[in-house]
Amino acid sequence: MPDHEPKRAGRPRGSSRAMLEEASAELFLEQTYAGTTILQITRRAGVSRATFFNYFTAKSDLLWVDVDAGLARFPAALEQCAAACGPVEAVNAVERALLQVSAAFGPGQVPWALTQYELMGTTGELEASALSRFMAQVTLVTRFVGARTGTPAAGDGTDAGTEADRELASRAFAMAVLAAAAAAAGVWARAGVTRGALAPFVGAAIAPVCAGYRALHTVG
Amino acid sequence: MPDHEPKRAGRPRGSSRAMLEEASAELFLEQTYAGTTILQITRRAGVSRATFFNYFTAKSDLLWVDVDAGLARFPAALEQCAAACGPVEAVNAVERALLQVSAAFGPGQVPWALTQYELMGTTGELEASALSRFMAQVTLVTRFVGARTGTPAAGDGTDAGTEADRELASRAFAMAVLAAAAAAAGVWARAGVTRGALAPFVGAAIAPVCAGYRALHTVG
DNA sequence: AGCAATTATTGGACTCAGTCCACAAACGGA
DNA sequence: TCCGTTTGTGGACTGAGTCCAATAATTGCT
Repeated sequence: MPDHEPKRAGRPRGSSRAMLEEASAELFLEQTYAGTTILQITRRAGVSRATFFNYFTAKSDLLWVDVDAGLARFPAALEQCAAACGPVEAVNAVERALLQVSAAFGPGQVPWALTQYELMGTTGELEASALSRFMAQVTLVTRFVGARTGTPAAGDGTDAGTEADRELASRAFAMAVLAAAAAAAGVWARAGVTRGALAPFVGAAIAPVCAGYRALHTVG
Repeated sequence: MPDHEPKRAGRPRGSSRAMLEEASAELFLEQTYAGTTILQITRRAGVSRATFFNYFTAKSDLLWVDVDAGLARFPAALEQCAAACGPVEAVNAVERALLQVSAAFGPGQVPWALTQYELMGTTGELEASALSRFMAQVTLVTRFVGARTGTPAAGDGTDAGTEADRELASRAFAMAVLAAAAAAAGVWARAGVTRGALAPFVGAAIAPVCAGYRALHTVG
């Protein structure tokens, strides 16, 4: 973190963000997510309703603060093994990066998104916010894998077929692994007090998917 | 269809549903999905705004009329091979059922959900509705596969580990295959005029996932 | 100190989706 | 014709998210 405090001009931010997160956590426990309005959150945090949207783009952002923090490390974990050139190494890199990210979640803090999901089925907002985050990671993985698959040297027609075929394979793999990881998170959250770390769940869930795509690229 | 017209009492339905679908299709072309309000749709259809919610639970339902129609066949296609007992056969059944369902979509009619998704990134409503439909199919596949995996006869400790492990595997597989199928649908929709049938896309996308899970259950 | 530029905060008005409810309209059956 | 049932309608209401103009707090410059 080089430029931690570039000393920008203008009115400094208050402690609004932290207070909003804290207030929302309390209220979600007392009333659920759906039963809490933005107005209640801002009132308890001691700020205006308009201020809420200076810090969060939507009410549902509050469900994902923990997840977003963990997910922020995903791009770095992915590029960490950027030297890998082949598609198989790319799959391995994705697998390791996902395990690395999920290692940040222990039995203690389960993100709001997961607990509230079980609590009230389909809220709409929750599902919308979930999918938008999911798709963000999908484009990340798709680009990472896509850049390392196909076009090995020049048009030597090795394996991956046409450009469209390779795009489909990359995207399908991205969505499949991430979906498996999401499934693991869901099962882990439901596991109750007996749940340990998240990583083993994710590892077991994504292993078959990764194996399937590795096989696809090795046999050609 | 046995009881197509049980001749119920009460005021008969008008042609509201068809008119609403038609009106929305026109307006989505003229002004996109996000730029169209429910009020506009109902006005063009010649009905009241309240009537809209007699036929659709949300505005986003209109994006999925084609998809929902196709998806309605999925449970039947799945149970069609209910005799299969092992997990490998279950994976095969899911693969075939998905191909069967996607066979209903040709190059002509692409569902609104797919075209509008590319058109305007994240609408929120669209993503919420997408995920809720996705999860509905996930529970379907999870149950189907889960019922055919593990507990082969009695506790002979063959392969699948504990009950929790098997639940995780079933759910992860369900989400992974369906995510791959969704990826295929997205790529297919983006393919433009040159796209042919949907089924080949889906087949290519889900094959590696199915292969991975088959291997998981064969080698034990 | 005074002043300009910059950024945070605020209140309020606004649009729209979705819910709810009471009432009118159209039907079948007794 | 009266009754129960179901669809259609108008209107009021909540709450999320947007927009904007005004104000407060701070930095940098003169």
